[in-house]
Amino acid sequence: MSDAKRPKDQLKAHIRAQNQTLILETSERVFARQGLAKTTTQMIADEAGLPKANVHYYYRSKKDLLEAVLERILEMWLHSVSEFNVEEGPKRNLTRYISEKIDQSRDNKNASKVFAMALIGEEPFVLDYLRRLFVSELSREKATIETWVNEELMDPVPVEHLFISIWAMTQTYADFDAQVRIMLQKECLGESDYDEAKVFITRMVLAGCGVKELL
Amino acid sequence: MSDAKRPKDQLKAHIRAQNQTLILETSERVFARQGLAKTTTQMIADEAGLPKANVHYYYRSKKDLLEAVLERILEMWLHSVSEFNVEEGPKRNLTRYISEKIDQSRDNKNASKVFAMALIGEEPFVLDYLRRLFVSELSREKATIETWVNEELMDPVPVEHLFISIWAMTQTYADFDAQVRIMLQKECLGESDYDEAKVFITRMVLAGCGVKELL
DNA sequence: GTCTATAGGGAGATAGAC
DNA sequence: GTCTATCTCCCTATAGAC
Repeated sequence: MSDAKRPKDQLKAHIRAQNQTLILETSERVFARQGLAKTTTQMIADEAGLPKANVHYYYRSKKDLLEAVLERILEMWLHSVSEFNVEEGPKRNLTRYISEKIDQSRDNKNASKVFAMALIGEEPFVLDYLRRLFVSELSREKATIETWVNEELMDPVPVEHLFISIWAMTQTYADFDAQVRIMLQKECLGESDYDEAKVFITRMVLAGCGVKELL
Repeated sequence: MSDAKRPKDQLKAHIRAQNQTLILETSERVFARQGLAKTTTQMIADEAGLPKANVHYYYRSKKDLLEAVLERILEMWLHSVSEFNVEEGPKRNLTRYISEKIDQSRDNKNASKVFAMALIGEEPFVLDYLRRLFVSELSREKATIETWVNEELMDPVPVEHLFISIWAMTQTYADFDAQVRIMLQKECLGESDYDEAKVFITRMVLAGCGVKELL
């Protein structure tokens, strides 16, 4: 085994990475549109412009493929939402958090739907992931909020329920967008709809938490 | 054709009604547990203690069966949540509405999950139903809220977004209960968890809507 | 790495005896 | 109305030539 890769190997690795990305991006779209169980590897192959056997070459089974898609989504999420910054206080942090979550609903609707489908179906892969990462994530945010409560910048709140509510309110614009479109009587949502959602959700959360700070 | 039914017909009608109810109740449970596409008519038949052919005798196709299940869920929902009563004012009405929605999440978890699965999968049957009934329902509630706003019992609110948020927050305890259980670190939710949810959601909604009234 | 052809396994649905 | 046996179709996954 030599440390320096030969050009041939580099080319192969490049092709591999390119095809895997193509397959994962296509899968996310098809899974979101068709549902996890209804999606066939043939549909994914067709939409990616590949023969079905190639999809199975890169991902041995449909289950492996779904898990790769979910892992990609969960990684992306962890890195796309800012963590709380205790010095900035609750108002700025909660406002930014809600805004970023709504942006996610708008910009990564397919990823959000696939995640929701996997969660509602209680896919073990997703539950394990949440158990490993979400709980520790939440305990950090809980500590930050308790600091703010002690500084009397906001009222005491049930932190778990607060996050459950924020996630529910923001994700619903992606996961159940069909229902949202019917209620707003629009063919598809515009920038102003997402802005109104941000403003109203922020208003409820800040008022409900009794955020005192003016700025 | 005689107007008076013969005993034989009554018996047949009774057997029919009984079997249909058994099949629908079983289906709701299995659909919720397995997902709509993964559920097989064989699973439903086994769990109902019937041969598969009997399921197909009462519901020609799996699609017909799912639609019958969904219709039953939607009918139940329409009759289980109180309408707004304008004289009672926003505080009592919103508090009761949220409480009833959380009770639904707790008591009809399977129904809620099946509905969520159908909605996220954009089943045409569900979308049509929502288009026909939800929009008119919402416009009545919108009028009531505008009355309260004019009487200065609460601040002006974007009514559509308010209902989207309330539904999202309350339904999430049924639809994504796996996530909720992980966050609360409990094997299953107890009465106190649902009560805390009710109190906190109500607090956010009343504060966010600037409900003035004290009682 | 790519692709055709096919094995192997179920699922939905129904025929037809009881 | 009930139930067994079966038809038909299509999906996942792989073998094997290129």
